[in-house]
Amino acid sequence: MNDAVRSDQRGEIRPDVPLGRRSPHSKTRVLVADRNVIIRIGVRAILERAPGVAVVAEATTYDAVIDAVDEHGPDVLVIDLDLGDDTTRGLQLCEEITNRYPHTKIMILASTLSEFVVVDAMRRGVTGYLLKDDVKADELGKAVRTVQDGEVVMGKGIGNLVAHSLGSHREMGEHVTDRELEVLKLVARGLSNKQIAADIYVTESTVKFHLQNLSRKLGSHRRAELVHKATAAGLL
Amino acid sequence: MNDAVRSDQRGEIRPDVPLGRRSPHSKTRVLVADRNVIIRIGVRAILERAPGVAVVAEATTYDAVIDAVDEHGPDVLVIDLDLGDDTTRGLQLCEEITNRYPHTKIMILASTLSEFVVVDAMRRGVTGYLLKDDVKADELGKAVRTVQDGEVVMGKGIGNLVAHSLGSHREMGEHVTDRELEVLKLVARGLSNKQIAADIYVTESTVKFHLQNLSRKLGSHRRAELVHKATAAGLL
DNA sequence: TGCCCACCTAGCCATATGGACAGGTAACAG
DNA sequence: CTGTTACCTGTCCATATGGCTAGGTGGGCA
Repeated sequence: MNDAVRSDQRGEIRPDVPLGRRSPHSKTRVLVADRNVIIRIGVRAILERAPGVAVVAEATTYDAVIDAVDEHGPDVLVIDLDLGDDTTRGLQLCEEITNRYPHTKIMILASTLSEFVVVDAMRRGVTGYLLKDDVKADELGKAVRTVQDGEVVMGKGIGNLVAHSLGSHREMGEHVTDRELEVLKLVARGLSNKQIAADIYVTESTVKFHLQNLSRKLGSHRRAELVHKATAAGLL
Repeated sequence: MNDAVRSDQRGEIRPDVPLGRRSPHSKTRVLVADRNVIIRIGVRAILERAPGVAVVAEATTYDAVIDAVDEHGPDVLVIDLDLGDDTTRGLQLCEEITNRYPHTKIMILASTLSEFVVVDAMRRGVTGYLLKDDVKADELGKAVRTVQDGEVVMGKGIGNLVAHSLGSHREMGEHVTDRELEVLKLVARGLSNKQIAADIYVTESTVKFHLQNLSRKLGSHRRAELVHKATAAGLL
């Protein structure tokens, strides 16, 4: 599927590329998106030290990312999925960008590791996934050039995680729905099923139904653990 | 790697300067401690841009911080409390440093905000507390010089939090004990009271007792919320 | 010595929760 | 039209949980 396009881009350079605007000798143009200044400056400093890479813009919100991609048409987008209070939004953003700008490769630079999010991201066209806490300084530049070449980059442990996820029991399609997430957030705030029911205008039965589904999807059977896993997964 | 060495050479090293002492015109010597490279490089880049500030060393573990303070005797330590898997350890470190090196001011650069941790840190001699996600680039340099002058620096919202904590119902001494933390972690893993009891060799009654105390101390009454708050407080 | 504190235990009771059953609806895609 | 998906509802039952009162222990400290 996409692989054709990717190797295509690397293989022969097309001088007439409409949005590409990059010659064989120009640098990899990077857009850095993170809500945290320190991270932005850090990533910028690291990448500017790497050969063949140039940071062309920064963004701090989902909308700003779209605008910046529109304006700069970067080769690689280095982004933290969590740019607002909603990781799901970040996933949607990735999908939108891979659809509208197939040339722009996306590399996630995440704070937390979650099987759930990683697999979802991959399905939406993300080609790199690194953990802020794990990356070494020199890895980052290399990783950016690698994803630009259309190859997939995974931080240590992440690859195994995905493989495990794909090959294991849950056939991985277990998407947490909006409603379930809504319930989950209320659970984390300590509301009882009855209170949650009143809060979202459904019966207690329905709340329990959603919780059962969440239990299955997140592999838990206790709401305390549910909150813990969901937090680790960046859902809360 | 090379980065540290290089800027050590570039930043003026003066072995002749006695620990913690400095002439009126020399720069504020800073030690940056964070497990994350990106953060370290980012903070370094920001601080080196600020006038009158020089980063003299970096550290990534609790032990390395001690060593680096021993060796460099920095004026200010910019540190994330969470350098291992245990925030408590970071708090102890702060106390140790304020005792052994009273000249060295400590500024926390935290990932998460927790009334609990902030107040504890203050009691252990920390004079600054900023949130990574909140700081603006220019604030950081200013903050470092401010704490060096012995003034207290609090990120927006943190000051209010402390004031609220001190002036409110709980007369602030509500320390979470080791045993309680132990129980809390098991709760987060989804164990029932009975299982926890078996796990730590006490009766179910005792587990419930600890949970009641946790409920009071963290201001919660549902274990799901307990896990949520504890996570936000960096206890898990 | 007496006090405080972390820790441990017991019993009681109302309510919450988890798990299983067995359904119904609307929206949407092939 | 048919299948799928998210969503919703109900009933039943065993067990877990939260909240309370009322104790006992050992160690550290004034």
